[in-house]
Order: sequence, then C-alpha cells, then structure tokens
Amino acid sequence: MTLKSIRGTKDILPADSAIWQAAEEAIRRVMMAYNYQEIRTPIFEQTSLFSRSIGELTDIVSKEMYTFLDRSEESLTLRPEGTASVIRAYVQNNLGEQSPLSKLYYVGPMFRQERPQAGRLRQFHQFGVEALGSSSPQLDVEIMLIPLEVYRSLGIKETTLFINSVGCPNCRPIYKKKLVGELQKIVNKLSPESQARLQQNPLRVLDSKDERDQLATNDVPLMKDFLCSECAAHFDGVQSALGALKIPFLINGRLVRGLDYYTKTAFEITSTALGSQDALAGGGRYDLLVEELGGKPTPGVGFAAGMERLMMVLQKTGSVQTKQRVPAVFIIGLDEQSRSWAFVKATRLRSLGIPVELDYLGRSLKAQMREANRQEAVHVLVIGDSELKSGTARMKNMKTGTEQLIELEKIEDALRSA
RNA sequence: GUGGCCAUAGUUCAGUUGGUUAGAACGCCAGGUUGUGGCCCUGGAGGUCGUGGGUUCGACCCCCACUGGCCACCCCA
Repeated sequence: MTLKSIRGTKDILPADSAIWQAAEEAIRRVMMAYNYQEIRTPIFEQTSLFSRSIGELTDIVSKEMYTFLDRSEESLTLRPEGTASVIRAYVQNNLGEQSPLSKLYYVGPMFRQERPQAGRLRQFHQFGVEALGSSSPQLDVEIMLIPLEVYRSLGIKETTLFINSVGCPNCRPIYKKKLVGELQKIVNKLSPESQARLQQNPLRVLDSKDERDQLATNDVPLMKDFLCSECAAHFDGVQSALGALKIPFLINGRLVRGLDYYTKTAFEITSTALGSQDALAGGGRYDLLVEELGGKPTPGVGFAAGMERLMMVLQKTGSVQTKQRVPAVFIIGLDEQSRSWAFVKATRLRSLGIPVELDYLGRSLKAQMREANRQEAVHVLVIGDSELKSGTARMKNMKTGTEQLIELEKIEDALRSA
C-alpha cells in the first residue's frame, strides 16, 4: 500500500458515519432550540488572522499550524480552530450592524500538526458557537448549556462542568505579577517544565499535571481571588445563573484557556470516559477579540467541542439510535429480460423515495437471496419468465418468510400495505 | 517535538530456542439436484509476514534505520 491517508487523519467509514450523522442531528436540534444559526467559513485563511487572535506565543500558533505559501506567495493557514474565522466573517460582513446580538454555530474540520494520540488527530472536527454582542453572564451560561444539552440528549451522563474566571486587562496583569513573584520564591520546587512556563505563560504552571507543581503551588493565590469588581460581579452572575438552573458545576481556580483571547469566564466540560485528553468541550468569554480583529468593540462568548471525543464517549457510554435505511424490496431477476425489467422498475420505485436494491453482479438466485438477506431487505421479489408473462409475482417477507401474490404494476401499493 | 509499546490474510489474532508448502476464527466466493435467504455441511480464493538494509548455510523470528499505529508527556477539542 503506497497511497495512504496523512498521519493523524482518519476516514469515517460507512460503519461509523451513521453515528456521526446521529450526533450531528442532535447538535443541529439543540442549536435550533437555542436559536443559533449556522455559519460556514472557509477552512483556510490568511495566516495573520490566527497568529493575531490566538496569540503568537501559544503552542498552536508557534508550532502546530499547517501554514503554506500559495502561488502568489501569500501565507495561508488551515484553520486550527473556529472562532477566529467566525469573528473575521462577522466583522467583514458587518453582521453586528444587522442585529445587536449574533448567535452563530459551526460544525467542521480543524487542523493542528500535533502528535496523534487518543482523542487527538491532525484533522479533527469541532462544533461550536459564538455569541457576539452581549456581556450578560446569562449568555455565558447559555453557552455552557448548549454542549451539555447535546451530551444529555445523546445519553451521555458522566460529564463535569468546570468554571473559572481569567480576569481582564484591568485585573489580570496585577495578579500575574503577584503570581510570578510567588512562583519565583518556590521556583526550585517546580518541575523543569514549569520553570520554563514561568517565563512564557505563568498561569499554566497552575494547571500542570506534575505532582511536584501541584504540591508546590498549593498555597499560591488564584486569579479568581484577585478579580476586579467588574470581573468579580460577572463571575458571581455566572454562578448564580447556573445555580438558578440547578446545573452542577465545580469552580476550578486553576483552569486556564490555551488561547490568548479569553477574558472573564473560562469553562471546560470533561468526561471520565475519555483518556488523558479528557476535555469534551471548552470555551469562555472574549470581550476584546472583535476589536482586535478590526471590528467595533463587541463582547463575545463561545465554546468549541470535539466531535471525535464525543464519538469516543458515545461508543463507550452513549445511547444513540442510528436508523439504518434498509431496502424495502430487493428485486431479483433470473434472466436478462427480467433483470432489465427489474432495473426499470427499481428506478421508478426509487424516484418515489422507496429504497430498492438489485444485483449488479450477475449472481445466482441463491447468491441474490443471500445478498437480500445481508442487506436486511424487508421484501424480496423474484422475477422470471412466468412473472413477466402473468404480470404477477410472489413477494416474500424476509422476516416472516411468508409470500403474497401481487400485481407487478402495483408494487408500490403492495409495499405500502405490507 | 520527547518517550514507551506495537506492525503476520478483508478483520481479530496464533506462529515453539532462527529450519521445509505461514495457520485459526470471522468475513468473502462456490456447491449441498430443477426458481428462494438465515442455521448446518463441504470446498475455494485471499498474505511482497509495514518498507529498506544487515547478521546467518538459512530470518515472520535476531540487529539497525525509516514509515505508520496505539498510549503517555507537551498542549488541547
């Protein structure tokens, strides 16, 4: 085999596509209930869109993007996430002028050049939403409810909602300075990785998985205790809205988002059914992003959720019913003439929306019966010389094994009443 | 990018201390009397043992490199 799919990419084969469709239907149903409208943006953009919004220093931008020059030497990038493109489209098309609040959702592929592992691919799929135009904490909660509702409707139970606040340009720098000061006091107790993080992204030291870091930072102050009054009020608003809905949640003062544009609310939904990459969805508020990308100052909240991770959980614990379409009738032709009659008839029935299958391999009666059985066809119609002459045939019900005599001109009626 | 484990029919896997024609199950195909599937029985097709080197009289087996997969780190959905 010399031609293979790219590392970290996967074919979604017919055996799996039914469950994908079921999940996508659930997503669209929830989006409709919450009144979000779909937006479809290109999967590649100018590189600078991502480097500016996500942040030059993030891992995504600094080492994970699929970036290339096109024939006119312009630097383009396969989107590593959805938000930047949606905001670009929002600004470019002046959606903010058409209505004060835009509620948008998307479903589609994203690309990051990482080492593949459980729950991580180089081309993966996300669904997500962006709500632009309101800074109400209720909207933050609405954003959390959408993925939770998708999971609930798919029968997924083992999810946990974590929330935090990452502050804003008023309070975060002050806290950051304090944190760095504290961390420097205990720097030799930190893991080597965290010592490096102290320079690049000190907030990350807090959610390190390394036991040394967790021990060492036990008493370090957290952002949520240093919020400015506006951010603190917002965080309270989020919590009370969740409380009013009786949605269980945990405050994780160490939760950090990977992308630079987040302000105030950050949240994550995890599942114990996943491996090391246990985040099913993550999101938060980004009140400065629209302005940074050249739009009017507009507050926004959103989330992104991994489709493959959803599939993993679904396969383990979910209860989705995938309805597979089976042929209502499998028409077997015994000779040339019957086969061509069957082909014409099948086409007519199919145009009425009735699923029909035929043999195209010149197979024997026995083989065709086997095929009909394998396809779980509801009925089988055997057509030969005498059937064409008499204009009638026996239609066999494959479940019960019983046959009924029908007129060939009235197959539709027979199928309907059978 | 770093590390651990792994790579044999379409699929899931066996394959003795290196030794003749590499096996099983499932799947696929054909038959088990004339035009009726499932269950059962019989037979059949299907493998450059991931790729390329090396060691050896001889390599699926040992060594090296590469590629890919799985899992973890990093990071994240």
